[in-house]
Amino acid sequence: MSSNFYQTIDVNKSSMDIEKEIRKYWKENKIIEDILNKDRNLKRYTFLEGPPTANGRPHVGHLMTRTVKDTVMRYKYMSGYDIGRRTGGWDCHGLPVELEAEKHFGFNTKKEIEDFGIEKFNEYCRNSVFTYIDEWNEVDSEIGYWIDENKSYVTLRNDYMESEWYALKKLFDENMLVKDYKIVPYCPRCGTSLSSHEVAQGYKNTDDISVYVKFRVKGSMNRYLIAWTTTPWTLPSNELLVVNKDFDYSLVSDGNNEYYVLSSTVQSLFKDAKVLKTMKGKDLVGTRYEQLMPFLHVGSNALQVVPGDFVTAEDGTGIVHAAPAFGADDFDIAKEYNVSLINPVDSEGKFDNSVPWKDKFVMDVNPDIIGYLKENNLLFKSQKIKHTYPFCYRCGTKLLYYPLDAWFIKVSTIRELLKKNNDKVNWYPEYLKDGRFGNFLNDAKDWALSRNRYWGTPLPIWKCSNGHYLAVGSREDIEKHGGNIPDDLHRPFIDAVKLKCPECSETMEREPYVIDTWFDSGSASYAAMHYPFNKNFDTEGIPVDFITEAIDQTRGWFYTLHVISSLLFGRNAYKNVMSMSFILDENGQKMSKSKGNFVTARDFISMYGADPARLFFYTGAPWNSKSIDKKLIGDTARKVFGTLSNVYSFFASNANLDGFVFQDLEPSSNLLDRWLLSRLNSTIENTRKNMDEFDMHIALRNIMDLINDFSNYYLRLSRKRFWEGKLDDEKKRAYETLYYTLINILKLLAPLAPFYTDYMYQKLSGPEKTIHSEKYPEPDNNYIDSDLEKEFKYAISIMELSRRARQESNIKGRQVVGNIMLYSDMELNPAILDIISPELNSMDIKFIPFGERPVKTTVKPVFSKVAPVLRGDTNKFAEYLNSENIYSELKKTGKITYKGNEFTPDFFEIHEDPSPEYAFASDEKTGISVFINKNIDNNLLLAGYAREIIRRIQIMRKDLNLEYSRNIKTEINVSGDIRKSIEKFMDLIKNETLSKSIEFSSSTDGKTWDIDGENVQISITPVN
RNA sequence: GGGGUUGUAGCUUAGCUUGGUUGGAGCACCCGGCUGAUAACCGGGAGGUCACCGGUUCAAAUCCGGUCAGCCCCA
Repeated sequence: MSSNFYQTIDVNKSSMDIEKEIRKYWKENKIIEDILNKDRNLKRYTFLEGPPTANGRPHVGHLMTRTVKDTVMRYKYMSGYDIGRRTGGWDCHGLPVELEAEKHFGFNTKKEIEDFGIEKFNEYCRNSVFTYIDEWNEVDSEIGYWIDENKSYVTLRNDYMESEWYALKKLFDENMLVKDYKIVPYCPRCGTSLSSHEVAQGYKNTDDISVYVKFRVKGSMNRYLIAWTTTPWTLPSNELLVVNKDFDYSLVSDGNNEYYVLSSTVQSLFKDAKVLKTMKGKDLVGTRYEQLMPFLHVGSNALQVVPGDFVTAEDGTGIVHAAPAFGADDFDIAKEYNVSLINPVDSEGKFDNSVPWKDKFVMDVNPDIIGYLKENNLLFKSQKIKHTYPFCYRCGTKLLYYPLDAWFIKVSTIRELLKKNNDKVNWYPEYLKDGRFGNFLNDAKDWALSRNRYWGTPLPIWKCSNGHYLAVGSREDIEKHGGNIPDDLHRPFIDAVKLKCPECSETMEREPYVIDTWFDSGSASYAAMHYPFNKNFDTEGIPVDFITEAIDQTRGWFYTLHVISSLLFGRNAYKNVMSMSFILDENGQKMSKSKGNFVTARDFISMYGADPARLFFYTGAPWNSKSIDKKLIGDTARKVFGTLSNVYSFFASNANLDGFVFQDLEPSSNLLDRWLLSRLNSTIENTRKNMDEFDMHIALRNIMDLINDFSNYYLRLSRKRFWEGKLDDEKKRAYETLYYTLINILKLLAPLAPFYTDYMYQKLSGPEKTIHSEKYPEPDNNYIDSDLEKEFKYAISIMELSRRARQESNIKGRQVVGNIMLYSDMELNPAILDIISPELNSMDIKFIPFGERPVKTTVKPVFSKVAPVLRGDTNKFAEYLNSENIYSELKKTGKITYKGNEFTPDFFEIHEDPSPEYAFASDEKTGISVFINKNIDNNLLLAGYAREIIRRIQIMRKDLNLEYSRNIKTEINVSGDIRKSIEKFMDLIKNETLSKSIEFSSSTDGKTWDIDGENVQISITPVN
């Protein structure tokens, strides 16, 4: 009894159409809301979103990170966890926003901003932050990234900043947040210092000029110390020269002048120079020299040679020019020798009026400096160099190292704690833990936290005129100290708040800094929950279970999360962290707006569809670089979705014809069923392990292997079972196995490809329930039969070898052959051999012992050994060995006698070749050999034709959509061998096609087939 | 300069942790095909100095050392 229970589908329906339909289904049935909001009272698995800067557009790399986040959360949800903190997050502060505002207003300097007004400037910043928020939300919806966007944390909110203030006060009270005057990396355009991990993101290869400079020894007319530098502009500020006291130095003469240089550099610096004497660096210490440029007043301790271990032999002359205002090492050594800083450079990076280059940007003055040196006979030589140098990673300006007051978090004091906490984190891939990230922790530097800018979380430190400091840890603290709480904690409102000094009652003003925006995002674990002010949240949920972002966050967000959590709570911020590589363009190049190969997330989805995109991200390990590959995206999607749709279509059309509706999986004794269910459960076991270890790319591979076996072996070998007449138990088992496997494959795949799997799930189960509420499959070990899987692997190998042998001997697959002989090390279950026998298409199939293999064993001489014995008779001997029974004689007697000479087996090579009458293929790995008898006698030929006739009639039955038990009357118009074939195999053809009668006719009705060049006309008519 | 990582067929890759069998796969290329699911499919083939040089071992893609090249990080 037929039915229409299972809907027919269009197997070529595009992924994008399917996705559109499923988004509509999710929306109309409130699927996403239900899953996000339902508390199932299960164990929690917490996630933490890494906040993108909200004012940038989502690109394809974001698609990949969002896909992975979504996959992990779906998998954990289906595996029986409630997902905690399944929300978004937005990073709202910092230079990315300010630069956009500057561009909008046409500003280039801080002065322009301050003249314009910080309030108006920040108002624009606040309003522009969410320029692309709608695009982000649309992209999330399109890719199927399920997060509660209404609960997203936003770093510009007062609550978020208040939590940060709590943290900063705590650090201040613990003397971990301190003010210091140091040489810091500094951007003269942005007018602010940067932290070490910000500097790290801005290194570029660049060309520069370097100079070798002559410092005249005091009291001499022509004796010089030569120093090398890549920053000529710092020469006016020279105060010391530094040598390594353990190195060898030489005094050389070029005829006119004498020079001190590192001994190992003499030959490269001088062509013809006489070494006057050699000494250790320590012998140079104390030497005084004339000031290079007489513009700045220096102290009495300056202008001398001092020792320093940081001096190396690799570059320059072994004599280092020190300008303490512009280098950290220089700064330290100046302190050691009581040398005061002299700094002619203002905060915009321009010289002041103490040097001849007033108001000029220092980097632009290098040519003038070199000109001055030449004019004054102080330049030994100059040369261009290529080196890496730090640039502002936001605006692109070359950084200076510059003396500045700044607030620091003394991170260097907790390096051991950082490393100890890192030990508790699972890194994917693992080598990041002790490699890139571990090294970063080893060298952790004090965090230069404060920024001389406008749009950011204000540093909550107030100062009075007596130099007292107060850290404010909450809005309430402001009132407590005599201030009014502003509605908005940002500048300039917070700047207007005056407090009363608790120590001396003087008026206190806030220090004019905002903080590093990385502190914002690094505080997400607690500040997103308004801790400690939100009494509904405590820190038990820290560390969170899982975070992931791109590889650059190793020195960004992953680092700041780790540091802040260690500082505040003494422990790691996250348990599992996965780092993902970048998506490259089709040519393997990094993508950027400046290169013009930038691909937005929206464009990518429009081109390929969400599920194909998602699967593409799993075609390799997410932490390996991947190039966009249009072909691979399409192929992978078709392999998975096309094949599953086709299997479903087969199932649905047959089940409907039989009136089958799935109830439950009953135990099947059929070997094919048992094999498939074993494969399914093995795959479930492996896939769960893969997903637990964040190897979703390996999970996809395992699932794809199963789909292939399912379609090309199980279904192919099972088809006839679905065409048997009655829906008996045997047939039901087949339907049940097919259904059960299909629906479980969809569940395995659901976290990876959520749209397609929900679409197919509805076809199988109805629209009442989404697949994403289903449990992730668990393996049932009762179904796993490794021996049976191994046996089927052998059987598949036999099929493949049989095809290969036919292919090589030009025997078509449809041609029945007389016999096939198989040799194998392993015994194969005859029942399985019976299963695959239709594929082998042979009258007779049997296993044979080793000795019966139809191989011709021949004996050939080892010429290098035989020739010395037989000389001219060697070729005759080789012909003699072609005689029959030579191999038998050698085996029997252990020797061959020829012309009075006895030859033992070591004179021969034994060759085995298949007998010419057999097509042959073998696989050494499995030990299987297949021999196909090539002889096609007339009977086999006719049998082959009979199969062709049967096939044609079956196709015609299919076209008429006949039930499989329906009888027909068949009329055929044909002559010659094909007619003889029908006459000979009449009964077989009748039985196979349910033809009550087969008549030869001269009628022109029906369909004309071409069978081996012969026209065959067949007409079929249903009869009762 | 230091640290990490990568190098396998034309391209993309599995295998390396735990040494042992002809080194697997997809795509491209060549060849075949409607055997009553599937032709954007199915089937078969060819193609590999496992970057190079040494070492250890009965045996090395796999372990060790050096060199070369790419990428990332520190500076």
